[in-house]
Amino acid sequence: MPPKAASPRNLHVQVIEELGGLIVGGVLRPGDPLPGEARLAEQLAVSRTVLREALKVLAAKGLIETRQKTGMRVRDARFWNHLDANVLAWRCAAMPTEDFVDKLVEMRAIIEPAAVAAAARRRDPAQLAAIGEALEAMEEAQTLDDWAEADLRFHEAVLTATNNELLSSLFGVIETALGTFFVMSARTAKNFRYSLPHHRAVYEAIRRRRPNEATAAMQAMIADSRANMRKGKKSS
Amino acid sequence: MPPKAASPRNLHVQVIEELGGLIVGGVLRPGDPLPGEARLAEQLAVSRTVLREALKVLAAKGLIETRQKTGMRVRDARFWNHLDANVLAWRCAAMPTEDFVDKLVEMRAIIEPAAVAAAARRRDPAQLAAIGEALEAMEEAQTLDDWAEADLRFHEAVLTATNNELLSSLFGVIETALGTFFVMSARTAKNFRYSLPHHRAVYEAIRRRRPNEATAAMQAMIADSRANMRKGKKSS
DNA sequence: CTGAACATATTTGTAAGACAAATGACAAGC
DNA sequence: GCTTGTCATTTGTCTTACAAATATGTTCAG
Repeated sequence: MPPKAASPRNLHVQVIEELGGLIVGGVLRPGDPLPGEARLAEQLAVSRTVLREALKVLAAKGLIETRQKTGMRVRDARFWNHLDANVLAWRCAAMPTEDFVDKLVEMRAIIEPAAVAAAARRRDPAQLAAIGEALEAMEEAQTLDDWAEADLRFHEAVLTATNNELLSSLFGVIETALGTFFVMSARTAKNFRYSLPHHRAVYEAIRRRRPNEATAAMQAMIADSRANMRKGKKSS
Repeated sequence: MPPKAASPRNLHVQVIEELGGLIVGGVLRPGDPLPGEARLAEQLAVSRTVLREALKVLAAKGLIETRQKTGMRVRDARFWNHLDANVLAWRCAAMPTEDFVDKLVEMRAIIEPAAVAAAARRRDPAQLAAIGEALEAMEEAQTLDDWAEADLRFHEAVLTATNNELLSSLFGVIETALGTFFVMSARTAKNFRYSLPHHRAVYEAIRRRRPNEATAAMQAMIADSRANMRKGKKSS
């Protein structure tokens, strides 16, 4: 029987999503021995080749560990690459626990004020202009979608202006993860422009190259955001 | 001809190191088209199977992008997972530029003071004890190796005590990267205990649950470390 | 009965060959 | 010049085959 070949749909990515979700989601617990490659491949209806490509990626993310004869085992959570975008996304998908959101918010509260200070110090004219354009778009936004798009652009422009790709990378990951929780409650949606003054203040501070003022403005914005989140939670 | 099988040495990891190093090191520049899988496999003296396992991992790190017919291309640096431990290590290996070290130091200066504050707030008795033990080992250290080992343990204990795996993960990555630059110049080695008072101050603040004091102590420690680094550089 | 050396079976690591589908490039026709 | 269709190249997938490692069980000596 000649080997049949399936249509190329990047199957290994699907396998990564499937297994990664199960592991980070807690269905497959640390220490659990996974079935052998042969069985697992059959179970997932893919070839061993594809499965192994996925396993290597999961191993690179620190989720699994493999030895000959023993097979694969889920690694302890302290070995996971928690800052990996996928790992974070899987946690967001599976863990709406308040605890995890708190950790994300804590990270944001540490990073963002420092990031705007860095931007205020090192931004160049073009980067400032990009931030300004995003701010204008926010001011003119009528619909919620317009505003969300402009807000995202604002933050992206700011993090680019830090000229520190480590900082902006971290920032982006955290921001993306937090974004998945913005189900945008009806209450928040109603007065979605509440943070506009804060954004303006941040922009002004960056324009005038005042790191301390930028930090203060961002901290105020986070405090407000927290207050709003609390109100939203209480109302739900 | 029956297919021969080579000895299992996790070849794909070597391929990852090889190619990853070339890309992050700048030998293979963004936009460069890589040779096809067949040619590349031959070039590296591995099978296409192994090469593909490596390529999937590199793609997961954002270093390359592959499409049918076009082949693989090195992605622009802004898509890289800069916080990935390997990516960071490759950069450290290839880029002793002052610029990059500055970025790492900036990250550290942002994260560490915040981390010790979190530890002061949330550490439990066992975690405090772990920090204390590491501190004692530092005080009693006679050789440079002993001290380095205890110092590492101290920082690890502190980051564990934050009870925020995102924070500790980031902290660990940055710390590891910076560690590769500690060639430990003769000057630094001579009086390697200079930071002991700062460590003690951090420990005390965490013990007494004083976040602000912990932050201040850590900032002082970083300032001192910076001053020492500058002196070391000037002398070299 | 205990323990150590040995044999065996299972599992991952590697290689190689074949086919499917996508797609850039080129040629033909309008 | 522009569109359309063919073709060749490249990645995606599956299968088979073997090598090496190693957990497990077995056998034999004491």
